[in-house]
Amino acid sequence: MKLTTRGRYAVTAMLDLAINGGPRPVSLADISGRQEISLSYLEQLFAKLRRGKLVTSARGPGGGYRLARSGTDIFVAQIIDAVDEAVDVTNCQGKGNCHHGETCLTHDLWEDLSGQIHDFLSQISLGDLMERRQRERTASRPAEGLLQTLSLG
Amino acid sequence: MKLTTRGRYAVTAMLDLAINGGPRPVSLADISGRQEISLSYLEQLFAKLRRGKLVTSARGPGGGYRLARSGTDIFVAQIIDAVDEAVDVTNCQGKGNCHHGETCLTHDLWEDLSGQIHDFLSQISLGDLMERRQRERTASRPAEGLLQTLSLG
DNA sequence: CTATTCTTGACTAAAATAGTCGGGAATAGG
DNA sequence: CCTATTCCCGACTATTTTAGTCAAGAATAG
Repeated sequence: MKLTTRGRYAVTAMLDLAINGGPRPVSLADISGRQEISLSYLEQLFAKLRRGKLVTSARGPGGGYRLARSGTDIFVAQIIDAVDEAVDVTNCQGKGNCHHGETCLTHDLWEDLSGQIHDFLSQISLGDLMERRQRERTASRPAEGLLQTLSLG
Repeated sequence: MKLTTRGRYAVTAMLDLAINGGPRPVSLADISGRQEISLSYLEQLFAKLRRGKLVTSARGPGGGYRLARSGTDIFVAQIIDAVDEAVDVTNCQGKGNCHHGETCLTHDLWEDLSGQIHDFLSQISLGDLMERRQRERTASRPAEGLLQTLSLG
């Protein structure tokens, strides 16, 4: 598990799709405009998201992308996995040919650690993110918006 | 919060220090040999770890680095923070000058998400990692090592 | 005094990331 | 059929980050 800006882009784009897309597909040009991500870069990301079966596509005018299933059934970890193809964290490829034994152990530990992060992100769905967004929106409506903004950075 | 190989190196090196260092300091040359990380690269990492007050140094023969405090009191998140200086995930720097409002919300969401990962890693100490390592070691001692290896990848 | 070790800064090489470009193929709507 | 829209794909480029190198210097144990 890696955590990079590419993953963030992908999650952002998918969330945009979840929010702005209903039955009708959303074009990448729209997402590009709203989220200020380069169109061509989005194309690359969505090619991977499609291969990962997270979205479906429709060509032609009025076409675009749709979530392949409900947002409550698409998890952050799946999105990141789709665009950030896995790296092998061990440099001995699990062959155990490390020189001193220690090496492999620490690698296992890291693998384990990133596994735990993966599990964690596997529990957060797009639906959860939308819900949270909704909560924050309504909460900040009664003019307490400034405080909210400050506390959120 | 970012999760890169640099952070892994740092955690590995710190764990090596926790395991192999008692009252006497451990030289970077030793860690370099055991963990197969370039010495000069370790120097860069430990400069940051020292600035982050996670290790103390001693020059001269027999010198090296020591944990600044007990391994049970040094957490993975601190190590990663020390070497992977924070990126600003918002591209509007919290000024709220995004074009459509949506943008800032998704950024907040991501910030929140990485905050949760940060919290998670703040709960795992070097002591925990050593303990786990110990468990795995003793468990694999009675010749079941092969199975262990297979299941761990 | 000397070998060891940290300390620092500048530099380089390699890899990953982000973005560009140009040409396609499918298709909705006229 | 024609055309604009949109996905699709591969190659290419630029930028940034990561990893590693090099060289000089300061502290210190013995």
